[in-house]
Amino acid sequence: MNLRLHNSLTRRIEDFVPQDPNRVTLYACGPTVYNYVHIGNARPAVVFALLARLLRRHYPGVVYARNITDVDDKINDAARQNGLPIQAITERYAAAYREDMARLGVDPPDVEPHVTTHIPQIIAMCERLIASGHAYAAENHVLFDVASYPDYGHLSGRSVEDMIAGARVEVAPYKKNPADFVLWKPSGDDLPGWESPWGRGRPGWHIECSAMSEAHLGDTIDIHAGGVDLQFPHHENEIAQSTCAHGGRIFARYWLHNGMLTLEGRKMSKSVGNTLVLHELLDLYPPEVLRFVLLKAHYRQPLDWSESALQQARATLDGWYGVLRDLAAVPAAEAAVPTEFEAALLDDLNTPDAFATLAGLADAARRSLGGADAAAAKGRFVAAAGLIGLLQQDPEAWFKQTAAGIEVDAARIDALIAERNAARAARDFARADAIRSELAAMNVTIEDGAQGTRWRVGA
RNA sequence: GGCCUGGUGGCAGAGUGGUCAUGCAGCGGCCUGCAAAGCCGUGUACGCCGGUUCGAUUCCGACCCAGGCCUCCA
Repeated sequence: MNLRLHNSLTRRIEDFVPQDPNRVTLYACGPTVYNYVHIGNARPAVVFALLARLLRRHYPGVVYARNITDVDDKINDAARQNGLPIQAITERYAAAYREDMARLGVDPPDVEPHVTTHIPQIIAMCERLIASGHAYAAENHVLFDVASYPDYGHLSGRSVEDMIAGARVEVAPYKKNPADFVLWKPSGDDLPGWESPWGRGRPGWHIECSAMSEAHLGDTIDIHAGGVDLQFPHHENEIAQSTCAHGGRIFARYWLHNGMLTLEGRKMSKSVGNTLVLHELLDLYPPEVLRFVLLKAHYRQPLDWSESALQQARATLDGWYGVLRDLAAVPAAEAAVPTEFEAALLDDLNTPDAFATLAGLADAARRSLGGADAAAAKGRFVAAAGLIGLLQQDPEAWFKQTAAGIEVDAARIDALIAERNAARAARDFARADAIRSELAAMNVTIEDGAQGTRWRVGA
């Protein structure tokens, strides 16, 4: 069973072969921490952490790096607007990001480099690029000389001429070529800055990922991942910088790009202003429902976020947790992740196919109830779900969870159920139904089963 | 305008040159005091038009439509 991945460089699905099986390297572009992230930002975090998890199952050494960008003009703006020091902003939102990711079941990366702690490496990379003729200093800026790198545009499939024809590139008098981009730029006294050979300044947008991936993962990394909207210019520029800084050695061997989230058919983005803040969603829905929706579609496809998608995810999880509740008395046997399930994931992270397999495992587990195979069937089901970070909580807790701020009085519910069962025993069904209506008004649904009456929150 | 994706049953969403995706919802039945849960059953789905083929949703071409990138963005 081999991992196959869609490589944006070739636009094909390829067998993944690491350059060193003992040290597989994965770098994903992380957040710029000036505010809470939106649900769209969570997709790459969820998907590529899953990829890291898969890699760890097949290779003895995996290093997964996901950066925190803590130098950025938007951070400066946020600090100014809030009257806070820049560091207060970046620390607050970096912490919120880690917390939100943890609630979504995203494994932390092995390395979480911050730009502010890699300024010397960034300056050194600028110097190397200047020395090798790939960059130049002008008016306290350092610019990458796009003309010095003939392969520029390969990843995104566009030529320098096309880009200039588009005429959307920033034209500045100190640029040799309109497509040249900034590696380093000057900072006034009111902005964060570091001393450099070109005066006090700060890094441009793209150089930080090149410097940090080099520092932690080496010149050539196996996999570089991020949103498809970063393919150009961010990743294109990273390739140019890193390749030129490393004497032409390939920067990243496989490039993975996740599709965008849409809201009512339109891309969810900060510039459109239609974002849903993850931090808030986590209080409105069970985090597992959010995770389910994010994994429900294949990572390269667009994913439309909607109330309907959340409801369907919730309904499916209810069904699967129902299996676990029915099997609550059966201990889950230690089981390997079923081959068919993992095979789906290894096929370019085909999570929809994996979900189809999981549904079959759920059926098998439910059918096993009362049989000799029950513990094993439950074990297989739970093991598969666990690999994608689902169905790991107590089923009773799942059915009794409520939205934030809503309290459920379990003692009161139990008392009403006892009273109703007494009425049922006396064949006073009018009274029993009245109590059930009362419970329904409390958003509690009851189920009379062979082993007694159980309840759950929700319709 | 350039580059790139994609159009699958009520909804979501895989996949394949020739019997089944899967989930949710719906409908019928069983079970139940009635429900709920569960179980059983239930759908002439593959944008349009040509072509290749014994046979295409799947391959090729044109067209229509939607979305993304080209500018900060996951």
